[in-house]
Amino acid sequence: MSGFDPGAFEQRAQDLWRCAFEPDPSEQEKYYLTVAYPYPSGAMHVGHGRTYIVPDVIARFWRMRGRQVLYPMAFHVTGAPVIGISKRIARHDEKTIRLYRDLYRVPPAVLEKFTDPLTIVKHFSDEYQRVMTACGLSIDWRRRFTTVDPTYSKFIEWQWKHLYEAGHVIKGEHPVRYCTFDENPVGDHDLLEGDKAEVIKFTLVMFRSGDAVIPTATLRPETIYGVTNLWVNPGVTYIRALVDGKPWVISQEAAEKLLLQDHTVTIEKEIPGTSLIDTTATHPLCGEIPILPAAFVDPDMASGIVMSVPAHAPFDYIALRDLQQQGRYTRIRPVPLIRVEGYGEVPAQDAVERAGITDQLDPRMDALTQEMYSSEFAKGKLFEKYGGKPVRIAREDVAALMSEQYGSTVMYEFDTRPVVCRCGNRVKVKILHDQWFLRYSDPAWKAQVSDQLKDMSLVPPEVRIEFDRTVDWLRDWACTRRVGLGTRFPWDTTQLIEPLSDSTIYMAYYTIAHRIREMAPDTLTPEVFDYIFLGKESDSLPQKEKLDAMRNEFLYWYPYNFRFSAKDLISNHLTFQIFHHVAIFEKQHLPQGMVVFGMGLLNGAKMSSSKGNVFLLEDAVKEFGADTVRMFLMGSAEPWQDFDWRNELVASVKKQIERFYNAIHEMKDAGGEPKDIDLWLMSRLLEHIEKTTASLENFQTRQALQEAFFSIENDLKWYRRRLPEGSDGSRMLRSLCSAWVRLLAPFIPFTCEKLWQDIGGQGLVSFADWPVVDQKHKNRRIELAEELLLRTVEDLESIKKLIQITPRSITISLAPAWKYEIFKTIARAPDRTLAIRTIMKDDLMRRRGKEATDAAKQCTALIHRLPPHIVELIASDGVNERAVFEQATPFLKKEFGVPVHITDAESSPHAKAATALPFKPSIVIE
RNA sequence: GCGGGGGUAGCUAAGCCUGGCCAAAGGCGCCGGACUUAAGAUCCGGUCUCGCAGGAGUCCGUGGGUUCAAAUCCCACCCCCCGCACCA
Repeated sequence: MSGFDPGAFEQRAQDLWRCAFEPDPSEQEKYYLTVAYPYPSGAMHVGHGRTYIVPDVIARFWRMRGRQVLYPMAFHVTGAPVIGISKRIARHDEKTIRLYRDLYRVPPAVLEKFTDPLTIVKHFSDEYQRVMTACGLSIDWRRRFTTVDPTYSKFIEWQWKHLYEAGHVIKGEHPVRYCTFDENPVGDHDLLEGDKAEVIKFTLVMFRSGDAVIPTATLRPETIYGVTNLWVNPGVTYIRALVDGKPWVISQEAAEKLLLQDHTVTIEKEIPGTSLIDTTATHPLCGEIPILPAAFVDPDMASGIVMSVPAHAPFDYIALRDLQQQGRYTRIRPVPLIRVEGYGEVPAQDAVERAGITDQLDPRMDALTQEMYSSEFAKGKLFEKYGGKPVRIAREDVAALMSEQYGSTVMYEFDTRPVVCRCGNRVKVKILHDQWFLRYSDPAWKAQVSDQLKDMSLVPPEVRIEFDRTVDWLRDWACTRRVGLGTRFPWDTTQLIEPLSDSTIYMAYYTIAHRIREMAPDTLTPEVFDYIFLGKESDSLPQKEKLDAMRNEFLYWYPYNFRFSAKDLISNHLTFQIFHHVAIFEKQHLPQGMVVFGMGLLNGAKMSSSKGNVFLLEDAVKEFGADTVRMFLMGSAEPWQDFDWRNELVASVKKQIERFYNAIHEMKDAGGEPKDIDLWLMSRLLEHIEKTTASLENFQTRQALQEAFFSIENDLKWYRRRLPEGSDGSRMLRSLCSAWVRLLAPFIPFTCEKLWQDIGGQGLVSFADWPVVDQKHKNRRIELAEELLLRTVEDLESIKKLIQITPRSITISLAPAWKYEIFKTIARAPDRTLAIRTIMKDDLMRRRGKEATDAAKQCTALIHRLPPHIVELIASDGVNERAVFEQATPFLKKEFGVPVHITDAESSPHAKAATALPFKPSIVIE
């Protein structure tokens, strides 16, 4: 009888929905939501699924609430990753080929063409649209675009003109990770190794040796006062080179690095490390010192020569001690200069000896060094003779002094090495010039953003702190790139606008995307966009009618109501877009709200394409059906929580939908006369509608689903149990069916579209009215009565289970009126702990003595166990217990299969009857 | 390191702001029963421990505290996850 065929439902609904979700400005109130558009460089997995299904559920909900809803989609193809991918495919990189051929299942003929980056994004954009459609996303595809469309570029140019004129764009220089083989800066995912490496700014301390300079890099220039020697690796061949015209002695590697960091370098000759050893060098702040041999000196670290501060650097201390144990350089003594709590006179010696380290290669050395450096920085003070300042201040002062008076410059180097590019080449630090920045550091701009944030609604509210912090912490952002796809930077057309900077106000572009396509890109002057988005009139605007239509769209839809995105974008995109909006748009068009998503896990592990730990969305839809995928993703966690995809859980969701489908079919033709239990069911339904509605208004898809699906299902279970034998329910079930199908329509639209037809609904359920709460169906009296019965049945069952005799009859004895009086007095008492005294002041009660005090105690306990709203109802309206149980006698008899007697506790011969309390009758099973 | 989030029964996950409804919802899993030739599906019941009367005991990362009353409030500690920029 089932007829449950999700595949068929999907096909049918897809036909009905074609072009159904293409809203135009109208008289209706609008609801505009947008999600971060995808970067289509690979196939969609179930994690992406949730990102786009959550907004769809919200869109469908508001559509049914009578709003004109816009849910648009486009594709972000700007940037460098696909360039890398196409290159790797071109050179037949095995790993990449495997990913695209096997995991993403790109047909061989298509894969061949992936040597062109645009082909990749085109292919996956189409795939995205196909899979999104298969998932039932109610997207207005007329507005689809990509970020390299010429019209979009015109839009971006307009945006940047405004940013530039407002002084938000400046030019500067910037150190970056750079591959000399690719001749390009490299990002995290271009790296084979060292993706955690940070660029650190070192001070080069210039020692003089003959006519040449020996630079040594340090993060602790203040320790110059404690330098006792330099270290040179005797196994390394150094060079003498003219750096900016002056002779320096450095390692070969250092020469290459300096070349990338704004220095001219001309190599003069090689110098074996050994020939430097035992010569001397001088620095005005430490005098003349010897150069000693040390194998730990890495020529690939900064200048390749190291200054030695044995009193404060464990490595230096040990290296010196080793030499001295061989009887060499025994006259050199560590020169301490910093006093720090927790360490002795010579901190490095102290630390090394305390840890019992005998060997430079001891693995604890790094941790020991780190700990000492931190303590010195945090708590250390220089000796009085060196100025007596705290280390953190002295460090800056000495660095400044050195660069002003002693020829020090800056050298950039990574904090961890090696850093290796995907091409196999070692990555170095390069200083980029002509680098353009967005001045996010500008306090005035920040203030505007903070103000706007205050007016925005953020979901969940906890993320507000993170936004505030991001605004506070944001520095200037390098906004141009040399490689990739994108819009040319107007003030230097050799560069491109960087991807996170060309995707900040495109939500406005959606409003006109389908109309602007009709215009020739070269007619799209800044004045055109000024008119559309800012309402600025100007002479000679082309095709004014079209522009008016676009202006109209923009005014209707903007600002957007909510923007959705994953939480990892808080620290960039989501915050950037506020910056750009406040810089360009008028106050009434600024963003209204944001919803931040959690991440997706697959079987408990983080989803990651590169590790192969993904489940493709299309496969999931094929295997389980779109509604199942949707319902699982919406029901397993709230949007902002992380969710975990597990196939076995998903499979059970499918059964749940089938159960729902069957239940509707069983109920839709019921025609019996309504009874009290029907009134109960309808009264409860109201509450579920209310809660589902409130949950969806708050984006709580999980909560909404619990209410709309499981709560109603559980009510129906009880309802069916309460029906007289042979009855399959009353005609009221039909309105329950109608409401239920509509409540679930945002979640499982395919199945609901089919059911809507089956139950004779008008039009599409996607556009049906959301169920409304009609308070006249609220029936507290019946709900309370049913609650009493339900609780009593539970008691009966637990007793029955416990006593393990075959019952022959059941007697239910009802509490006497005076116990009700006690109950009410306590329930209404402002302080329930004191209520007993009030009760015992009453003569009648006092005459009952212990019986009354016991009852009072039991009532107090009971009141604390009952839900407050029930207590309130009992105390105010009360409930006619006798009527409830007499009416339910046939039901109880059917349930337990024995005669059921209802008596008053006071007239019952059973001792147990005395335990009867209000809302908790005594029970005797014999 | 800095910043944010979180630790609840076999798993998952509500509850915490606004203390008593909490032995703690829902879902999954598992166990028992009904149906079936059987399996599956479906339906019913159970699922911390003890108890032949609806109860009692222990429990919500750990240890303290406040309160008539704490998963919930306060303090300290332990552990896990995420973000930190030239990258979409």
